[in-house]
Amino acid sequence: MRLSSLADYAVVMMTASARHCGVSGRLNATLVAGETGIPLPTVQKLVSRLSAAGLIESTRGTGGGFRLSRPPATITLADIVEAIEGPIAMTACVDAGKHDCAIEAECQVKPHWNAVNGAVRGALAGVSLAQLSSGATHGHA
Amino acid sequence: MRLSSLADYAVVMMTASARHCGVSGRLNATLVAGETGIPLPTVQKLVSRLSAAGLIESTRGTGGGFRLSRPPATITLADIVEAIEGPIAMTACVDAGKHDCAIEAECQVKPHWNAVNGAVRGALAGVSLAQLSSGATHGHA
DNA sequence: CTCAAATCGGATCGAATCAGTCCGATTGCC
DNA sequence: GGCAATCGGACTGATTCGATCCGATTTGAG
Repeated sequence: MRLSSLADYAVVMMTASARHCGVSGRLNATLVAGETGIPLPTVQKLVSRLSAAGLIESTRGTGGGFRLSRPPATITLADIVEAIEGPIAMTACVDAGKHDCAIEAECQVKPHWNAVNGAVRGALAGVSLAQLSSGATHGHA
Repeated sequence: MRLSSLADYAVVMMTASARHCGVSGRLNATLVAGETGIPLPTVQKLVSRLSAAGLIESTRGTGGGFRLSRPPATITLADIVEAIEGPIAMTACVDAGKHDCAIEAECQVKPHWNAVNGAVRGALAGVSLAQLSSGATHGHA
């Protein structure tokens, strides 16, 4: 019931990127590492995944870097978490193709997990990067 | 962003216990293991933790076993998950006494995580064992 | 056009956590 | 009083995750 450190780092990194979005159109991994305290190689790994997910656009070569591919208001915690950790699923039994549970046919727990998963995803989708940058909490609890 | 297998097992086990609650006042780990397909040693470990958390009351010796210490309607997924995995916290930085983050003072992300944690816990607390036993889904998503 | 510097991308290694198994302590029945 | 059955805690093995290192690619300068 705890997301991975990488996902946590990714949120911090994306928030920092959102802050620099308007200032300098492009920023690099070294700058973010120095600013957030996240190890440089870890930032590079995050850039790879976030770029693959389409949340950021990276440019290589001298003077390269990356930038957000969408406005901060349209990027939510759910997008970042799913980009790093994959689909939001509390249990393994709700994944398609998994049939390890012996009582799957009579399992009454499964539909409830789907409801919980939806609620969790909704909570994450309700927080955007713009809100994270401004620091204003909205009443989602 | 996925709870441990033990927590998942614990939910299944507690649901099975709730079903047998009125039938035979007491049931043992071996019975539950055979019914749910969970390995017997794993069930024993779950019994230990759930008993320590006060969700079930176990009796040792011949003819021993365990039973729910409270009515199924008053036990929620949040109780079970917290008993197995500890406090519900999405990130490590919200734990008390942890100050590994270099930008903790200016971190605007932290209060949002608290809101998300509250939302997740609310989603889990909204599902009781009684609902799990009956199999009726309520509109929580 | 060639060289050099800086960046992203993938692959490898080590560590921490977690699930599973085994043995001991305790209790009730015979 | 002895025996059997059950919970409780401790150890071992495996899997996953995080961090580091090296190579491929691209741009800018000379």
